[in-house]
Amino acid sequence: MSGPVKNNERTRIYDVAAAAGVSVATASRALNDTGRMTEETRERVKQVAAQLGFRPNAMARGLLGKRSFTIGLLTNDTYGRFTLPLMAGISEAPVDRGVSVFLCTIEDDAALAKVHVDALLDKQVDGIIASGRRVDRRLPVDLSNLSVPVVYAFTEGPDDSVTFVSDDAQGSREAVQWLVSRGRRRIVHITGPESFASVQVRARAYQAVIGEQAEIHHGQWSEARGHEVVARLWDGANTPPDGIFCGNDQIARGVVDALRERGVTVPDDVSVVGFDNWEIIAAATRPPLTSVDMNLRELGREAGLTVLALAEGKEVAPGIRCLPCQLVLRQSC
Amino acid sequence: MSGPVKNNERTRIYDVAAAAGVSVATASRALNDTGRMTEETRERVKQVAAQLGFRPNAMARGLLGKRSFTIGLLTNDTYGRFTLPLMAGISEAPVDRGVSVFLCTIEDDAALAKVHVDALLDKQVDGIIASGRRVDRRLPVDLSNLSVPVVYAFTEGPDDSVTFVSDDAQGSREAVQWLVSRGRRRIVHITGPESFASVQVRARAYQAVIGEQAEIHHGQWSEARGHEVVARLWDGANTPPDGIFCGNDQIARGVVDALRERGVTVPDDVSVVGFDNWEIIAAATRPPLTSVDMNLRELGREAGLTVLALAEGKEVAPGIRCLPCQLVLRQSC
DNA sequence: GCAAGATGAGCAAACGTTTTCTCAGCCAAA
DNA sequence: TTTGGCTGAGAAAACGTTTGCTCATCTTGC
Repeated sequence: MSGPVKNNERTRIYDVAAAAGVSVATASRALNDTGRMTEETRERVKQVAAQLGFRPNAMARGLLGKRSFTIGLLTNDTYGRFTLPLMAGISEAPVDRGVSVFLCTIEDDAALAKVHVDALLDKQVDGIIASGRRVDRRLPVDLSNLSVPVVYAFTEGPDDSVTFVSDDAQGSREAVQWLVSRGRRRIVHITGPESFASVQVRARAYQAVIGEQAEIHHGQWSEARGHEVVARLWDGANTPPDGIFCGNDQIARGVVDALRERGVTVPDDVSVVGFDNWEIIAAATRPPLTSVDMNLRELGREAGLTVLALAEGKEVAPGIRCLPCQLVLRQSC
Repeated sequence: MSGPVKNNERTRIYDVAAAAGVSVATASRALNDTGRMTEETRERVKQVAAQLGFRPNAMARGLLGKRSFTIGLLTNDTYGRFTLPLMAGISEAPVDRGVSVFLCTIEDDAALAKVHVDALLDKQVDGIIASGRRVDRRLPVDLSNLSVPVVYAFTEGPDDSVTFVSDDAQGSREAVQWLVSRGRRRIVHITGPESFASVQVRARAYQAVIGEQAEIHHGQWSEARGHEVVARLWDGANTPPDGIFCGNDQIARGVVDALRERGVTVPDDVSVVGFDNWEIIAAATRPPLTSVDMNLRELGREAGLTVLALAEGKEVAPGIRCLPCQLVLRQSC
C-alpha cells in the first residue's frame, strides 16, 4: 500500500527504477549516462528500460528548464517552393537527437506571425529558424530580443545575426563560365526585377565574367517574360545571342519555348541556363534545362545544426554564411 | 526572506498572483475562466497578467496530463506539392487556440517514420495527422494503436479511421460536364497509370458522363505523355477530339503545347481541362489551363479541426469524408 | 438568533523528470 | 586504529501549472 501504484498507459521512469531495483535518481542517471555507478547497474537499468519500452516524457524534461528538444521554423513561403527542401534539411540532423520541428507559415501577416512566435515561446522551443521566400526581405516580426537563439535562412536578418544564404554569385559565375567554356561568345542575361537583391548579385556575377559586352534584361519572373525578350532579341537589328543565362527557371523555360517556336535549336544554336533547378519546370522543358541548384536542403541542414549548437550554449560567430550552389547539367547547353 | 523571489526571465503565474494579491490557485482559475470568484477579482487578475505579459508555460501545463496544444503532421511528400497547402489549412484553426504543428517529412522510410512518431509521442502531441502524396498508399508506419487520435488526410488509413480526401469523382464530373456544356462532343481522357486509385475514380466519373463513347489513355503523369497522346490522336485515322480532360496539369500542359505546335487552337478548336490546379503550371500554360482544384487547404482545415475535436474527447464517426473540388476557370476552354 | 447552503479564495498535492545534497561503506595512508 | 578521500546510490527539492479539498464568510429562511 505504499508508493505510487498507478497503472497508467505509459511506463514512467518510476516503473523502470522499481523493476531494476534502484531509485528513480539512479535510473535517471543510468539512462542519461551521467553520475557514478557500477557499469553493471547502468547496464541493468538500460536493459530494463528497453524491455519496458520506456520513453521519457518530454514535457517533464522540458519543465526542468533545460532543453525542450523542439525548434520552430518560421516562413512566409506558403507555396513551399523553398520551404520544403529547407525543412527536409533542417530536420535531418535534429531528428536523430530527438528534436522535432514546428512549422509555422505566416503569410506576410504581422499579427499571425506574432501569434505563432508567442506560441513557440510558450512551448519553450530551443531555437527558431526564420526563413522566407525572398532573401532580401525580412519577416514581418521582430525576433531580435527573444530568449532563444534565432538563425536566419534564406531571408534577411539583423546585422549581428547568423544568416545562411546560397552563394548566388558563385552559382551565377559557374553558369556563365560554363556557357563560355562551351564556346558561347555573345551571352545575355534575362532576369527578374532589379529590386531583388538576388537579381543584383546574379547580374553582377554575370557582368564580372562577361565584361563590357554584358547585356541585362530585367522584368517579370515569368515564362511570358522569356518569350517577350526572345522576341525582342531575335526581331531586333542586332545579332541574336548564342548563350542565355536566365535569372530563374520560369524565364528560362519561356526562353527555350520561344526559341523552339522560332526554329532556333537549343542547345545547338543557343545554350540556355536557368536558376533554381525547380525540377517540375527544368525537367519538363524541351530540352531539359541546365540550371543552378541552390542546395536548399544543405542550407537547411546547416541552419538546423547551427540553431541546435546555439541552443546548447555553444558560441557561433554572427555573420552571413554563403553555401555553394551547384550547376545541374541537362540538355539545354 | 520568504517565498520564491526568483527574478527569472519569464513571469510565472506566481508573479501574477503576487502582483494581484491573490493565491496562485485563484490566479490560475481567474485566467482559465474556471472556478468561482468575484467578477472583480477575475478581472483584476487578468489585467495584471496582461500588464506583466504573462504567458503560461506550455510544458508545465502539458505535464498535468491534459492537452499539450500540439499536433503532428506526418507526410511522405517531400516535394511539398500537397503538403504545404494542407499544412496551411491544418494550422489555420488550431493556431488561434495556441496549437502548433510539428511537421515530419518521412520519405517512405519506415525507420525514419518510427523515429518521428516516437519523438511526437514523447512530446505528448494531442493528435497526429497522416498525409501522403498519394491517396491510395499508406505511410510506412502503423498508427493504429497509438494513445493519441489519428486522422488521415489525402492518404489511405485503416478501415475504421477518419479519413479526408478530395471528391475526385465530383471534380471530374464537373470538369467533363463543363466541356459538354461548351458544346464539346468528342471528349477523351488522358491520365496517369491505371494503378492509381485517383486515376480510376476520375476515369469512372468521366465515363459516367460520357457513356460508351468514352476513350481513356493511361500513361505517365508527364508533359511528354501529353505530347505523345496528342500525336497519336491527331495522326490517327479517327476524327480527333474537340475536348480533352486530363488527369493532371502536367499532362494537360503537354497537351496544350502539342496542340499549339500543330496549329490546333485552344480553346477554339479543342477545349482542355487539367486536374490539380497547380498554379505554376496551370497559369503559365498558353492559354492558361482550366483545372480542377482539390481544395487542399480546406481539406487541411477540416483535418485539423477534427483531430482537435478528437483530442478534446469528442466523438467523431469513422469513415471517409469527401470534400468537394472546384473547377477553376481559365482560358483553355 | 441560528442552522444550512452558497460563495469566494487558499493550501497542498500532483504531473514525470533531473539534479543537488547527503550518506553509508570501503580502502589506503598515517 | 583513526582519518580522510573516494565510490555508489538514495531522499528530496525543483520546474510551473492545475485542481481537489478545505475553510471562512456571507446570505437566507425559519
